[in-house]
Amino acid sequence: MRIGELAQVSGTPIETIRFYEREGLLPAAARTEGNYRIYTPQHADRLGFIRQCRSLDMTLDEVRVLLRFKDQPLADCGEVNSLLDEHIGHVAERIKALRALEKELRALRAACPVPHASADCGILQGIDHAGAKPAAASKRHVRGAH
Amino acid sequence: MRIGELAQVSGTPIETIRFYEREGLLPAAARTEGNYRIYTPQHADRLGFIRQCRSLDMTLDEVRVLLRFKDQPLADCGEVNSLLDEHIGHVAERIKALRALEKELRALRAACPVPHASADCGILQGIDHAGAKPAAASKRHVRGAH
DNA sequence: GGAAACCCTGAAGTGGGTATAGAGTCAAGC
DNA sequence: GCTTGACTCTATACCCACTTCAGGGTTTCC
Repeated sequence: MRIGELAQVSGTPIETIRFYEREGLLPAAARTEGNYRIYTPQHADRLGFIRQCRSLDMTLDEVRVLLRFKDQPLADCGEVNSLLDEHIGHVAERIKALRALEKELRALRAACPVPHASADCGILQGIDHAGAKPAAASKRHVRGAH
Repeated sequence: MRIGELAQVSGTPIETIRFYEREGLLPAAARTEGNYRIYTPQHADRLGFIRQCRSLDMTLDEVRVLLRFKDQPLADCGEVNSLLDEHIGHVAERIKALRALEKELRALRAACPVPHASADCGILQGIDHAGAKPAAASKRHVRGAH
């Protein structure tokens, strides 16, 4: 199948498919005489795997690791397990940080129940006088969990 | 004060301060004969406000809006309130999405309690056969909440 | 045979910085 | 006066995972 069809069946933008090829996540497809890429069902499977990983918010580097294990069926999958454990840890951490953030934001919001002149706005004043700087939530992994 | 001192008192990297100036968040500082930036306490206040907003995971565009209100003390702050409400909404949404993700990841992890050969790894198989594509959690605002 | 739909490459842009290279400035010590 | 080192300057490239764009070529349908 050509790239447009693969894009449709996989729900992936065409540019993203080409991007994955450039990044070495998808093997280069064969070409027609007119230089169009031709994909096999194996390509579709692999793309599905990649997209599933991305929907689980893994980085492309993590996906690369998982693909390596899929390509070596005899290797021990212990590293897969620990990769997932770490990933879960990142997500859990991010949830915790965001919950703290939400609490802080709600407290700030409560400082200005009804609109005033900006000069008297409890929110603007609250931001000004919050001396504490826990420094923006640590961003590691999972765009937002990362 | 010079940029190094401002960096220290504000806990902001020097490059970030220059970046904020380029982005128009901080007004350009006066210069010495040797072309060094000289900052006033007003600059420090404004930088503190910006950093506080960033620690609340607001985008620079949101910070720009808030600064505009700080600069117009007579304007009605209703827009500030709704900006914050929206931001809280984004954060809450992202928390929800991450919780669902965590659940999914933990279920996947449970599929491979002890290491096997990759070919039999319940995790790799689980990713393969998960047909559902809810499409990566919607990313809007709050690098991860956004 | 001509228009529309599809496909190609390569480069640049996104956000919010961070990191580098290569140069200039300034105060203190000898 | 001269060197050392700390500080600062500009300009540019890099990070991630794409997305968008410019400027073409190919295929298909009527």
